[in-house]
Order: sequence, then C-alpha cells, then structure tokens
Amino acid sequence: MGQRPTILDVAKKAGVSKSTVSLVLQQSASVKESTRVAVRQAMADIGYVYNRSAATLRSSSSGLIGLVINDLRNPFFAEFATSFQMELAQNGFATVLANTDEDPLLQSRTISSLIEHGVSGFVISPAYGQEEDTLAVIEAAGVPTLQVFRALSQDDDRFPFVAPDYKLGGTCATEHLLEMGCKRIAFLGGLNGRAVTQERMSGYLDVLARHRQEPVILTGEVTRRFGKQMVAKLAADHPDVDGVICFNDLVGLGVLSACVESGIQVGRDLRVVGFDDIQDCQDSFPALSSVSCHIPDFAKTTAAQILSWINDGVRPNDHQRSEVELAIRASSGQP
Amino acid sequence: MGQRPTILDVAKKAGVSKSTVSLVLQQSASVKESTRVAVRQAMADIGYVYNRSAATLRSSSSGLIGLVINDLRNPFFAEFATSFQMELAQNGFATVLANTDEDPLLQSRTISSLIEHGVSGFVISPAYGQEEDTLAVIEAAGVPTLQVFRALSQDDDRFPFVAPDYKLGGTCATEHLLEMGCKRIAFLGGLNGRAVTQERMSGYLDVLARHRQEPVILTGEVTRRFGKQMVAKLAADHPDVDGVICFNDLVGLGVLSACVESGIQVGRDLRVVGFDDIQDCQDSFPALSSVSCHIPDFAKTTAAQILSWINDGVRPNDHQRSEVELAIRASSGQP
DNA sequence: CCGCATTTTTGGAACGTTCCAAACGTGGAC
DNA sequence: GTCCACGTTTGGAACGTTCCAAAAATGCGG
Repeated sequence: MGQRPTILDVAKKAGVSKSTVSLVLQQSASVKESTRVAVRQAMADIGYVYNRSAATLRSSSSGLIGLVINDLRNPFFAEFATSFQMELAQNGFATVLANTDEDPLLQSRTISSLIEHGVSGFVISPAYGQEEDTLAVIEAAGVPTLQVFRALSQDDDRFPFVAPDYKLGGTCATEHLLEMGCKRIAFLGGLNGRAVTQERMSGYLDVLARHRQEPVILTGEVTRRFGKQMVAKLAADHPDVDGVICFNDLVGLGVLSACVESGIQVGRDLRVVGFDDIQDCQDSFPALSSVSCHIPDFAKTTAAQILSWINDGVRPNDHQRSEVELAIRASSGQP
Repeated sequence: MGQRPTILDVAKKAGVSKSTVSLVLQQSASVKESTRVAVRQAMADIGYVYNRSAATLRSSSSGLIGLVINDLRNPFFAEFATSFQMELAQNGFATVLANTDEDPLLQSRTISSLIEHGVSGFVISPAYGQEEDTLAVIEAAGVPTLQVFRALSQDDDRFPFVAPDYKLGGTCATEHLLEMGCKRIAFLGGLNGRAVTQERMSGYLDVLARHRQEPVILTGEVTRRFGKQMVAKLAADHPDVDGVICFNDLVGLGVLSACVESGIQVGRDLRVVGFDDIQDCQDSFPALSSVSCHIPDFAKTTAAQILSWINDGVRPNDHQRSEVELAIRASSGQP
C-alpha cells in the first residue's frame, strides 16, 4: 500500500463495503449514524484523500466552476473575482479563474480547456470579438453559463445575463451633479459603441436632455492614463465643463490625479463622479464619488444563481439588473 | 449516441484502435503522420472533446495548478496572478486561483480541496498562522510546491522559496533618497516581526547606519489608509522627516494622497518611495518611485520552475532571490 | 415468532482515459 | 526467399469513484 489509500482501504479498515464508504462521502442520509462515524474515523486513521477525478469521471460533475474574466488587472474585476471565489468555496466548489486580457482568441482557447476539465458551470465577463465561436463552443458542451457585466449576445437569449443597472447609475450620477449646481457636464471614457458604454451614457444623456443641457462626450479607453489626458483636453476644448461622469473609477482616478497636478480644485472647480466604486475610491484625494455596484453582494448573487442552476437545474432569468447606488464623496462635494 | 463522443467513437470513425487515438492525443511521436491527420479529422468531424477527468484518473496528472494567494485584492498579487495564469495557459496548464484573505484556516481548507482536485502543483503566497497544519497537508500529498513572496518555514527547507530581493530593494531606495539629499528618512508600514517587513527594513537600517542617520520606523498595515494616517503622525511627531520608504505601493499611494490633501509638496518637501512597482505608480500624482520586482518576469520564472518540477522532476533551489530595480519617478524627484 | 415494510448495506458494472506487453507490417540484409 | 529490426498499431487491464438493483438487517403489529 505504497499508494494513496482508496475507498476500498477505508472500507476494509471500517469493516464495511466500498459502497457504504461512497455513501458517507456523499453525505447520504441513508447511512446509519454509527457507521458514518466509523467510516469517518477510518478515513482519518489511514489518511484517506478523496479522488475527485474518479468521482468526476463516474458522475460527470466536477465541482469546478470556470470564472472567465476579460481584465483581471482592473481592480473592479479583481474584487469581484475574489468575492465570487470565496463564496463558491463556502459551497464546496473550486473556482478556476482565467484572464483573457480582452483577447477573444485566448478566450475561446481558455473556454475549451475549461470544458475539457469538466467545469460544471461558467461565469463569464466576455471579451468582445468572435462571439459566435465562443458561444457555440459553450453551447455545444451544454454547460450552464452566466454572463456577467457584459453580454456577447445582446439579442438572442442563449445565456442569461446579469449586470448592474448601468443606465440608472448614469442617471443618478448626472442628477447628482446637476443638484450640486454643475452647468456643463461631460462624459469621459468607455469604448464607443459598446453596450456598457451606451447604457451608462444613455442615463446621462436622458437627464441632460430633460434639463436642456448639451452633452460633452469624450469616449476612449478605460484607464487612469486616459483620465489624465482628458483633463488637459477638457481645459483646452471645453473650458466651461464643471462636472464629469467617468465611465469607470480608473478614468475617474486619472482625472483626479491630473487635476491635483494642474491645480484644479476638485469638488469646487470640477466635480467628478466615477463608476464601480472600487476600494481605491475611498482613499484617493479627494475621495471619489462613485456609482456603487455592491460588488460583494453582486458576487454572492451570481454565485447563488450559477449554483442553483447547476444543482437544481434552475436557469436564471435572461436579463437581470442589480441595484446601484451613488456613493457621494468629496470629489463631487462642496456645494 | 446521445452522449458525448469518446475516443472509441473517434477510433471507429477513423478506422483505427482507441489506443492509437490516445497516442494522437498525447502527441506521441510514434504515430504515422497520415493516421495522425485522419484521427484529428475524425475528431473534428464528430465534435470530440477530450475528457481530462478520465485522463487524470488513469495517469494521475491533472494539468491543473493551484495558485493560492493571501490577498488578491492587492493589485500587486492581482498582477502576479494574471501574468502567472497566462503563462501557464501557454503551456497547456489551467490555474485554479484561490484567495485566502490572510486566513490560515481558509487556507488549509482551500489547499485540501485543491489536493482533492488533483492539482499537479502549488504556487503559494501563504497566509501566516497554522504553519504546521498547512505544510503537513501539502507534504503528505507530495505535491510539488513553490512558496513565493513569503515563506511559512524560514528555517526548514520543506518547500523551495522564491522572492524578490527585498533587502536590496530597501537598500537601493534608501541610498537613492540619501543621494537626493534627504536628511531624515522614515520607514512606513509593514507588520512588525514579519520576515518580509524585516528584510525590507534591514536594507534601510544598514544604509542609515552607514550614514549615521537615526531611523524613524512606523510599522503597521499595508494599506492606502495607513499611509494617509501616517502623514499626519509624521507631521506631528517627526517634523524633520523629509523622505519616506514605504513598505509597499499601497502605503506609498496613501502617503501621496495625504500629502496632496495637506499641501505637502511631494518630491521637494517630502520624497517618497514605494515598493512593488504596481501599475498605479505610473499614473498617480506625482508618479510614485518604487522598487520594481518585474512582476511579469517573476511570474514567468515561477511558472517555468513549477512546470519543470512537475514535468521533469527538477526541484528548484531552496532559496532564490530575484532582481529588483528602483524605478525613479517624480515622487522622489527634484533635487 | 411470523410476515411485511422500511431502513441499511452491498457487489458488480459502468465512466473514458492511459499504460503495457505483445502483435503487426514493412523494408533491407543476407 | 527468409530473417530480423524497427516503426506502428493494438487489445485488455487498470485508475477510484458512483450508480443501480437487489440483498440483508431491522422494527413492528399481530
């Protein structure tokens, strides 16, 4: 017995059959308490470790969930991934986390690899491009899949999609800035034509239209750097702008640092609101107002949904929007 | 054949035996080119997908590597995890990423779970506490394991350990500040008594001793918040401090934002150096000087080492230090 | 103490690969 | 034409679980 012990060894030690051991492993209710204890004891005695590959092979269910993320370096996704992973761990599932770096090719390779590993489900914040390939592969495999934050297929309903209510976020942020007295509000960042950008922007546009303000829109990357650059551009091209809604917090934080650099008083000369409410928002100077998506809650909900799909076959609703809430801080601050 | 096709189906379709198909799957050199092509074609035709659980069961090697990280929300680790994961993907391995949130109990549970899944190796930046339990479990399983950034077992050599040369980093940073003319340099952050803190600090202490400067040490958390708080404390208790070495970039960025807030001119009144060189350093204001650990390279090396241990049985050296380099930016800037 | 319902336990057959020793086929040397 | 070596291919036996139908044990009313 130089090998690792198997359930057979456990069975022998405990004086029962392997089937009984298996039942114990599966927490079956139909095994008598006393034998359960005996079996557990035997396991501890001989140092048994469960072999999930064998179980997976036989039962075709792996206890593995693939989390495929387009940009893990973005703190927003990192925070989500962390919460999600810990939530799943609580439920006995392990998370295989993969970053696709916005590369659709890498994405479909990754997905194929995860399918080979027999993941029981996917949660995916997809990279754009090659939509058909990606979706087809998953569909062929028949693995429960939840799209989060972004949807590859806006129209068709192949996979349920859950995201924060971006539009409402845009609305809140814009209304807030108006209330603070802004006369001219710009929207910064976000790739043009992407659904997420359009949604966040549409909340902004609606509110402006209602208040008969002309929009100022500068779409682009979603990085700190871009935020910094746009401050100069605004100063040059749109000196009357006194409020900005940023596509996300990274852009917002970039704006903040550029303002500090060029002596613009954030919260007075220029009011800034970000999006996502990552943790950095609280520690920047000035602290960044932001549309909070309640990341940990969102992760919890997502985890619950994919689990109940896997375990109980309950497919989540196709389009879901989670609540958002504006976290007001100094960057949009003094009246 | 409502089921997924297996190698048997492929074999039938291609007119060969299942063994041959298996050989093709394993890229064996001993299969003739023409049959290889035929088999591949057959696979494509019937939509075969490889079942790794079966392979794992038989060959007891899963192509899965566990990456266990103590704090994924810290951008430094997120950057590392991302690079590492993508590097492994290149080599056909999938990464199971788990965050332990500095919780040793969660850590040992996580590790056990990953062992059940049959991970072929671990790369672990451990949470402190319960050292013996954690190490014993891994050791019993006999899984190749590389400790990175931190070591649970300083003394014994149960698992190889690789980390940036923290001490050298501390030395470089301190010398740099001296060269810039600082008369009094403080060290901020890092939990007291932890090896990493001591190493970073010892480089600092050595240099100060050589220049007969008295150290000012304020250990504590490794967060932005702590950095902010310490600026006030320094101003109150140590008004003569004109340079700070921060335990890591988070502390450094916190210092920066507090300085901006209270009107301290960073780079002139106070020179600041961080540690890790996360991406945010380049986009803060002012840009934060930092000791770079070359994260992507480090990840690459780590990946290579764990892979060659797994594939070729080459156990890496027990204690390794990777190069560090000071990235000089505006925060330590003007002479 | 028997019969019957119910609770527990059980042996054998999967699951889809890889491994191994042996068989096959082909071509060159004699 | 025979033999051997070498490059390919092959069937059967694992690997460690879960599933299933059926057997064994138990409890209970009469």
